[in-house]
Amino acid sequence: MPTPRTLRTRARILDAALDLFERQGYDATTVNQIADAAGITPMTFFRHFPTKDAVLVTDPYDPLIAEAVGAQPAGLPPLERVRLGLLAALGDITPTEDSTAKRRVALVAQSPSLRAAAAVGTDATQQAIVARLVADGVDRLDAAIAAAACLAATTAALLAWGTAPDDLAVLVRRALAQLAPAGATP
Amino acid sequence: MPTPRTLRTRARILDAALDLFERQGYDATTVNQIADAAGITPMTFFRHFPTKDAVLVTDPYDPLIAEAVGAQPAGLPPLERVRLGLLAALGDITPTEDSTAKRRVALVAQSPSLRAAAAVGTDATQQAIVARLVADGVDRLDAAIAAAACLAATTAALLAWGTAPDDLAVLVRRALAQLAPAGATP
DNA sequence: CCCGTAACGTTAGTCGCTAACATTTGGTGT
DNA sequence: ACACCAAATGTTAGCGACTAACGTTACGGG
Repeated sequence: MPTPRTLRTRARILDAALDLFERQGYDATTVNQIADAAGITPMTFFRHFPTKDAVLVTDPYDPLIAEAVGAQPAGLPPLERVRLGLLAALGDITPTEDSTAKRRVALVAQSPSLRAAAAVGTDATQQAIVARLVADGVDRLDAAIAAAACLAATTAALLAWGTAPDDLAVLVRRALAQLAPAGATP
Repeated sequence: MPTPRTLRTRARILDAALDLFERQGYDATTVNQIADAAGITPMTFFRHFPTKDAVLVTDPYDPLIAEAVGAQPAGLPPLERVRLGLLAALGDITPTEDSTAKRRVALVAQSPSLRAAAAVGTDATQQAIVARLVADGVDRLDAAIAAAACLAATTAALLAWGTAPDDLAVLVRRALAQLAPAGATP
């Protein structure tokens, strides 16, 4: 239960940061500048976001995705289970996007250092999926390969979405379709 | 043409760093400690390695891989071209591994922050592949998806190799086989 | 309208990394 | 063997991300 005050400052930090990042670039913007623009102290910035890149990169979807993957038929090959699981989870995530999502993704798409930060989040998602599949008796390496490939394809679509007018769900479906077994409908 | 002295110090830094990383962990080791152990100044460390993680993460293979991908039949779907290209490049890379390769990979496999650093390198490789495919008329998003998926699968195999007794080439072939169209031999 | 508590500020410090300039070292050619 | 010049290293000073401990403000519920 975050107090109203917390939400206000958090929103001011996010606004200031997004504005500065878009105007002068992520790397050229310091936390001090963001804090000044938001009318706070650098210290306070770090109380709301653990790192500078956390303003742009957040993933609260790991459990949801892992569960969706686990819900797919256990008889399927790992790659298919992950692929179908991601497609299923897509429906739950897409409508939730807040209004800053696209701006954030566009910024991440531009800076390699930010993509690396985003990779840490993807990595966590991958571990969650692997853990779920291993619990079902899937070989650990096979699970890691399937999860890594599907998440990488999804990420590629996500980054393209940041700088394109298309619908996110369409791009992700197109990405995962490329990993489908030859001649499959979904 | 690196002077002999340069090679010596470089080797001493690498030895000291690997030793410290393995004994007390990557994050817990400072550049100062590495410099002391190597009998040099922190400044000199950065003259040989641009960043702390560069001791462990290096990729001089981008052009080689991009070329191998481009050499595959242009009629194939992008995913197949990248997949076969990586398999072809594998033969050229594997014999070149130096003796510290496995120790370095094992360390990278342990720390999420290091995996992120490695992701920057993978990202560059992906861009190289995409550029090559786009030059052949392939759609940019399709190319990015194919490259991202294949490289992610390969990376998963590489990280597994760090902590397993298996042969690297075997693991990579197994990884890429999962992305093959249903019922293909290679 | 008061009061407790959450939110914020202050200070001081570590670590990764960089720039500009001075200094040493080592291999080369005589 | 010796002197020389360039390459390699050291010195100092500094920035930016991030953390810890502790004191201070101000907001919102009663």
